[in-house]
Amino acid sequence: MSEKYNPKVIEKKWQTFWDDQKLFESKVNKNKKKYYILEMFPYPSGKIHMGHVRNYTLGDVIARYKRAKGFNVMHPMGWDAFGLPAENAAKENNISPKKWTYENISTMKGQLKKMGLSLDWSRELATCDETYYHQQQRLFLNFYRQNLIHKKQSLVNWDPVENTVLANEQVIDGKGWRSGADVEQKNLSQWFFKITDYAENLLSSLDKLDQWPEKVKTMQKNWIGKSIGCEINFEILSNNSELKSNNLKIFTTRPDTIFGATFCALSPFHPLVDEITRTDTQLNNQVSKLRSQKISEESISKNEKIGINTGLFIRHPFINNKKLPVYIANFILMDYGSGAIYGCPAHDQRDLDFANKYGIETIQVISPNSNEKFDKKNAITEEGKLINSDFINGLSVADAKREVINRLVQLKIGEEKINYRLRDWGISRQRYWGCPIPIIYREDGEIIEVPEEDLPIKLPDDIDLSIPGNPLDNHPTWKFTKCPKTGMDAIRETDTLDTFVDSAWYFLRFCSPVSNFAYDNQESNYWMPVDQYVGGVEHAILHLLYARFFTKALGEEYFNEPFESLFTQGMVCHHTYKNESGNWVFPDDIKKDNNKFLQISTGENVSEGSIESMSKSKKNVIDPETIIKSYGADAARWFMLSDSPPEKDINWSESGIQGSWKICQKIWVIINSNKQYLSLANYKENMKLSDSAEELMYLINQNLAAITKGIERFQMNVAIAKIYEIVNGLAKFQVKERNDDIVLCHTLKILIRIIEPMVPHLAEECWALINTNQSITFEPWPDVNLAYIERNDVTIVIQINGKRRAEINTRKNTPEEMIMNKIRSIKNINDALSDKNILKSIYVPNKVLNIVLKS
RNA sequence: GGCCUCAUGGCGGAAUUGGUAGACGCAAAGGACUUAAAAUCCUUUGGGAUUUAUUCCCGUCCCGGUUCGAGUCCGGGUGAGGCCA
Repeated sequence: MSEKYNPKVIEKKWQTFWDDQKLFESKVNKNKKKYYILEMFPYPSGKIHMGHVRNYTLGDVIARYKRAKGFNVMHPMGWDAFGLPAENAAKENNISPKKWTYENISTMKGQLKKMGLSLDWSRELATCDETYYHQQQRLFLNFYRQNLIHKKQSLVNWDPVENTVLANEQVIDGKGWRSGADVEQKNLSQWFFKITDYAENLLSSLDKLDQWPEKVKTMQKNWIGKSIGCEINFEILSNNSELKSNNLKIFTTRPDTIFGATFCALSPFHPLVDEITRTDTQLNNQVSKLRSQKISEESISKNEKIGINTGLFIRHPFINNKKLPVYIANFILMDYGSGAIYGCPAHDQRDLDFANKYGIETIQVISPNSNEKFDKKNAITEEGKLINSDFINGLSVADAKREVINRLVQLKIGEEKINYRLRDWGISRQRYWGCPIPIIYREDGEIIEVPEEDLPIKLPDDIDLSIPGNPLDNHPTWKFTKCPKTGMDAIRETDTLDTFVDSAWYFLRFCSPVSNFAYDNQESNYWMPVDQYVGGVEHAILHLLYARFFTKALGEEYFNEPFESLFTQGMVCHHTYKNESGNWVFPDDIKKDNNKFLQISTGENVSEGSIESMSKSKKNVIDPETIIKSYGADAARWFMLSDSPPEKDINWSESGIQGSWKICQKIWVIINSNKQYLSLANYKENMKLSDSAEELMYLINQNLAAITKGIERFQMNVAIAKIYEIVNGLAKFQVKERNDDIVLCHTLKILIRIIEPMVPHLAEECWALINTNQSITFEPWPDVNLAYIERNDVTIVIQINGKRRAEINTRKNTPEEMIMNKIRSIKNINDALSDKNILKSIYVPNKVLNIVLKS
């Protein structure tokens, strides 16, 4: 009947056509509404994986849909190209990181092109391009001059596998986010972005991001961790002559519990501890032990709580002659608050455990609303009224907080204080393959900016990766230079920037990728902010927080948030398989034999494991290139969009991709076998239609509305389901009566138009059957013809006592009384109504009639 | 431990935001075409009962509530996941 659709040939044809026509290149056009759609750019690891396919397909659907809706769409792509894997690959394969990276970029670019993504490649950038990191160095100096960057000695997270420092955000469960190695503490001099200067701004403007997932906003909120409390200055009681301090500052978020305070605890790293232990060797030894323990927040909560009694006391500010013992405790963090707390055991479980362990008294100061009794084993943490608390007795917790702070201020021994959990962003990395920091250290100790005209500081190509440590530091000549002002000897900063700096502004660079400035306001004021950003939820804190910080720090008038709307897609998952030897097995290497799995390469039995997100280490991966080769890009794209909602994880299945292939074929057959109708005259209002044509008009308009809404709301799976309904309806439709052919033509054209965002090659090929020489890309999205959705006949459900008992077809807007009369003729309704009193009836026009009977 | 999400057939998931629960797809079974297979097409498919009907009962994790009406709202519980610990 008609030839098969051959994606291999046809997809290549249209990809070449799009490239030749430069169809997706975008330019500022102030007469058109802009739409900036961006997906998180990939790390050029070698090959694209299914996660990329899903991410970029989702973005591409939006890009293509918005073009059809008349927007001036920018849809760029680039490469997050600096990073450690390039150095590792370089060591293993004896290839330069630069060469390795650019070769990967070239491969992956080819793969992305095969997916048929409507990307503007004229804006392509890689963060390892000299032109890119040149501008990044200028931004660095710009921030440096604004006092947004400083260098400080600090305890840092050291990843012993990557031999580099990690930011707090890059430590997951006490392990390096990439290497998975246990992170150690090291004291190093490091560069920091003062992201904490923007803590309040980053927090409060989250409220304005109403098109961000709540989940991501909550995560950022928690990460920033604002707590409102107060700082109290306690007097230290001691006759130790070594002690120079006579005050101890304590931060608390619970000033209301001050009358329940029975002890005080210091971080082992608190400066006061140094003073106390100076002459006390025994104490000093104990403290050293505590200091050697891991001090991440996580380990602190898991470790046994240990305290050392210092013998010191502090004076209670409100109770005469009351003294609180001072402990050194391993669960107090030095860099949170003031590194010292007071404990109120009755109302904090950790304090209570500590007090019970060391025989410290407990005083209940809050009487809980539930009247629960305090049993000295479980702390009472719920809301209630203050008791045993002098001037705040009877107050609520919130009122008591306020009252205590007032009193502290009056006495000049305390003040309200806001604390953030967010720490400054450490950006120094002891690595080669990153952006060099444009700073030099003069022999007299001065720190000097590299002058504008000497930028960029380029990475040397001749490095020796066989020596352990930082190749820039080991390079024979690179780091030696002269001070540009004085001519004095100087050495360069050999640390490079965290790669999260690269991705903190790339979306801005896309607006003007060849500008001699980081970005050109003429362009960025038009394109920014990004209207829709699509990426993995794993970047909810790191990348998204940094990008927001950068955007705010740049202080632009037209945009102070980078991403207007954010969508986080789910992962692509697959079964895992293990053979008898206990090794992971690739799904490609398995054949199914009578419900048993066999490994093809070894013949071993294979057992099927749980479904997990695709990862190289577990080998549960499907190579997108193989899929595209055998089924085509359109089928792969269709699979990514169908079935599961985009925000949820999707399970890869062979039958799923086969189903996608089938529907592509089916659509082609339907359109191609009806091609003689495609060039008919346009459908006109008020044409007389047959019943089946009327039905088809209803189907297409009803589903067009649903598809449009589905795409707008990112419910691609629903949009796909509605396309199936159209296709199923069309497959049954036959041209018999007058105007049937015109309605068929009309419907087919709409179908071609609305599948284009999902399966663009197929859509182009179908569109070409209409004898146009135009790409379908800029064909406008069809409008819904409401006349065909609002039908004259409606189905009304008849309920009795809320249970569905029957349904009737009737004219639209039939009055309730007429429906009541009608349903008397329905046997089971009439039976149900006979000899019963109708209490009342509820009529939802054109939908439901519910009759309530007296029971 | 805290905060936040979620829970619907054999499976992935729909449900106009309080109005016909199970759209659409997958899987399965039966049938048509075929020498046969593949492909394609048609039919059935939440559970149960019977008088097989415009039939009845049960059914969206469990218990309770609000409502004429609850998958949807409220309270409590169980379970799973995420983030922070």
